Amino acid sequence: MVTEKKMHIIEKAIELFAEKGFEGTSIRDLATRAEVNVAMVNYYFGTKEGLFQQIVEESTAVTRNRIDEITHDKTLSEIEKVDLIIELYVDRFLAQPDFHKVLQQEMLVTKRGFMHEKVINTFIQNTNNFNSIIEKGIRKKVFKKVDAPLVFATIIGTVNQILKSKKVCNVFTGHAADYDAYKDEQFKKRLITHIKQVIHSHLLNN
Amino acid sequence: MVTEKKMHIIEKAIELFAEKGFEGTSIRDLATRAEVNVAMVNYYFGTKEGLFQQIVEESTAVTRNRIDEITHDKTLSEIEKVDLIIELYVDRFLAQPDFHKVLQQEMLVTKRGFMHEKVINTFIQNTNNFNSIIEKGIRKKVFKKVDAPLVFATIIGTVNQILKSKKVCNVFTGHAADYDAYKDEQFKKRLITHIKQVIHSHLLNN
Amino acid sequence: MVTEKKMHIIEKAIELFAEKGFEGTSIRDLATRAEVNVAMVNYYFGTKEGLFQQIVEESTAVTRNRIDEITHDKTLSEIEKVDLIIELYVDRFLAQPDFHKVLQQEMLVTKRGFMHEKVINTFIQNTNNFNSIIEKGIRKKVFKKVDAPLVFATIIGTVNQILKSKKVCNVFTGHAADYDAYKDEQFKKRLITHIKQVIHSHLLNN
Amino acid sequence: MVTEKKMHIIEKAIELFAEKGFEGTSIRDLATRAEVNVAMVNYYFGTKEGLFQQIVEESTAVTRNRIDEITHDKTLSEIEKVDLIIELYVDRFLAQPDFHKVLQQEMLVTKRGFMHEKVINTFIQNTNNFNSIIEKGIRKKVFKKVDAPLVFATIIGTVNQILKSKKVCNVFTGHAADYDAYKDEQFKKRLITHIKQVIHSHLLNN
DNA sequence: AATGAATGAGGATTCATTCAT
DNA sequence: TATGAATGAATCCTCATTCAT
Repeated sequence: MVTEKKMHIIEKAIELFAEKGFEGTSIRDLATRAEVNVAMVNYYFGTKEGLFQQIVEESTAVTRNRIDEITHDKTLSEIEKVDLIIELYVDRFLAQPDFHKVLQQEMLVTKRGFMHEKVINTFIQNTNNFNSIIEKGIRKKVFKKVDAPLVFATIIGTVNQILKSKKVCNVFTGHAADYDAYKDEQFKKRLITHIKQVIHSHLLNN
Repeated sequence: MVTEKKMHIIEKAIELFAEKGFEGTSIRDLATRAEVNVAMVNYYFGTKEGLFQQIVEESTAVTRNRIDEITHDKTLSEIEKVDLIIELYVDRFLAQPDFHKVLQQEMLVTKRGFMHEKVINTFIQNTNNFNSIIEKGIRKKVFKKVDAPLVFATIIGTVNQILKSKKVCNVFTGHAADYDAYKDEQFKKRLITHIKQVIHSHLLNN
Repeated sequence: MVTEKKMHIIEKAIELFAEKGFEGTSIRDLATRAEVNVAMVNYYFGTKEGLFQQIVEESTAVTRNRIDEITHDKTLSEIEKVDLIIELYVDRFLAQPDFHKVLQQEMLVTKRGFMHEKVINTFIQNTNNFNSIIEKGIRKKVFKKVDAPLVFATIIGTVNQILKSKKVCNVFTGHAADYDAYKDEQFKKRLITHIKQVIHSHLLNN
Repeated sequence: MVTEKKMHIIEKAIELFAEKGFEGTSIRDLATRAEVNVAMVNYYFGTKEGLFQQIVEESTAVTRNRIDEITHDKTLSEIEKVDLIIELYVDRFLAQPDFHKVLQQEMLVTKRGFMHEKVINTFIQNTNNFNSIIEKGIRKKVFKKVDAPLVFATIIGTVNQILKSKKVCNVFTGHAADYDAYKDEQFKKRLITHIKQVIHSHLLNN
């Protein structure tokens, strides 16, 4: 099936972009790793940038939509929403660390204006959703008066920091340098617990 | 003077690397922006990578040494040390946002193995220093029993997240998209306050 | 057909290497002379050095194998073998003067260690084969007690000397400077006759 | 003293040109090996080619003049002249192998037209001188009717062949690969003896 | 007389892409 | 639909040379 080959290329591309960055990855590298013809990438995605866009666009959507959902869910309390969002981020980031590394690179590097804009806008949208939750909590007096957007930065920032390097994580956990902490369920729980504790004691009274 | 031209090139290089990444920056770009001959970069730094190394090596040293100093200062209490480190990071990152963007990229991208290793190792050293402070505080019962390395990740992660995009900061602050939030003393105070609050309520009892 | 273009490049490369040497020949030169794109050379041969290796490796094999054959042929007397080798060298060198100029350069210049080694080793192998013929002749008392390896040096040296410059040959033959003596069957016979006479009177009694 | 430094550069240049060829030797290489400033070479010799010319011109003169002398010496017989020329060549080539390697390269490579011409012309002049000796010998019936210019090619060719690679010589002599056969008086005698035997039995009756 | 700094031209190579099949 | 061959533009880097001092 066609789509399968396309997906295969996308997977390998995410790997490579995460390892080497967009500019650092050549189409030849990718063709080799994905075991396809050099011309395939252009054939399927038009441009190297086209491939990159497809990767970014497809995958930001899921998280964005889920956050939207959580934000507007009327059955959840504010703190429940915050907790869900924390779990969501840790979960998704650890499940697809390569992809989120690519996103982080894209936020840092402004060169590819269009892509950068897109990622930033998604981030702003997520921030706004999160802010609205916090502010509602503040109005309801269940949360302390905190700096809402910076709270979001703290959550995302912590996860991103963890994502930066497996090697650093292994220094924390005492594993060998090549151990894949991201796949360790124990480590995931530890990270969620930490962030929740930090955010709870920051948001909640007593 | 010799050093002046070299410094000028380094400055412009940091700008460009931050904007476009290492691979995304061509020596021609740099020569144009720095208004020097293309051959100058190789003349001064041998290689594009040589220039990159010089940038990274020179500048990681300062923060690393300062953290070392703070860690081993016997006149400071643990919470004072934590506060100083928070201030240090916010201060340095906002003062040299471009440079720290370059560092972040280098942590993400593993391609240039040697550099990656170097940056990671510096980070590990800083983490270890910070951990020792927290653990001493825990032993003294001035700090709650927290996950020390993740606390560090939260601090650095928050600052890095802020650093990712001026544009996002301006959404927080209500400024126009091109406003330079990093140079705004008000914003800096706000960021320090936020992080201190988060960390204090996480570390300290009541 | 694919091989045709590759062969065409190789031919023109031999010409240029013979004229200008390896380092003196630029890929641009070659691309121009062979009327192909600059990228073609790297496309086909990977490296300029790769092209060079292919040229050398392919072409040393033929002579080496033929000498091996002659050496171990049981139907030939020693003097017949010597004569065949003389004819072989003159024949091949005059037929492909450019290629053998390239080989000579490679023996002189030690810079490209790997290639130099290869050519030298082939030469040593040929020398050893030749020596074994001479020594057998000496044992059989059909040859005088001569310095076998130097006899080989005399044969090859004479041909190489001729190869060095068409212009010098034309001084001998009384032709105009641009006449191609190497293609002159008369000249070839003259050269073979000379070498055989020299070697015969050196090797044989009376 | 000035001339000393110049000579020093020339010596190192001969070494490098012999190792790497003209194009393969960079002025920076040379400046490093000779431990002088990069600008010195241009300062003293104008151009890289200027340096090369000076090397070639200075040193061809000596042999050329000596051959002229021998040729026109009325106290010597023809065979004595031939013997002296053989000794002269072996002597000079083994004494300055690097320099003669450079000359050989120059004969092979036609790129630097002017230099090539010069070396070839010197060679032709030497050939003509030698021819006149041989022809006189033939007229006097002390020599057989031989192909004079090819006799010269045999002499020079043999020495040049030896010069091509120390390594090959060591295979003859049974020394280790890095032994300097050219400085071995024994080897020199052996070479002279061989060439004289070859030429004598070719030229002389009985 | 001598040199460190600087440079334009050109070196080999790799790039993303296109095209004929 | 899929691909090997081919390419022009751009890559980093090195070159011989010059110039101000």
